[in-house]
Amino acid sequence: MNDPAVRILAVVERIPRGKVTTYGAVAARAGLPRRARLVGRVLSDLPAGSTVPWHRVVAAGGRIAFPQGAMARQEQIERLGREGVVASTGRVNLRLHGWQSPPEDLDRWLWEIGDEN
DNA sequence: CAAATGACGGGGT
DNA sequence: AACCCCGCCATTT
Repeated sequence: MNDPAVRILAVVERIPRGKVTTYGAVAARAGLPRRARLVGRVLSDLPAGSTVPWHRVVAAGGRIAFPQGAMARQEQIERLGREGVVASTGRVNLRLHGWQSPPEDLDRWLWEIGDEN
């Protein structure tokens, strides 16, 4: 599907439990560089019962995007804590939980590496 | 059409 | 850490 929203959600759904990534990274991974804000907008439109792991997406540097006092902020911190990701300080350690998305096409990836050697 | 508004990003103070 | 500013982009005023 060429729909940007669909591609964005496809990326978010692949973030494994206990891992997190940033809005900008999701956008880039979805083939939409410089569209971090679009990622936020798409996630904000998720229906109530959605199973999409939106809580695994944080702002640059591991910051929780929601402001102090926002219900969603506590919700996100709670969900992350439930999967072993400490976010109680309003920020997660990307060095520990940052998700390194694997190349979508492993064969082509291997080819490119081989091309450099 | 100009200005304001965001689940953003990066830099500077 | 807490702000402020500006760049960026899609939507809404």
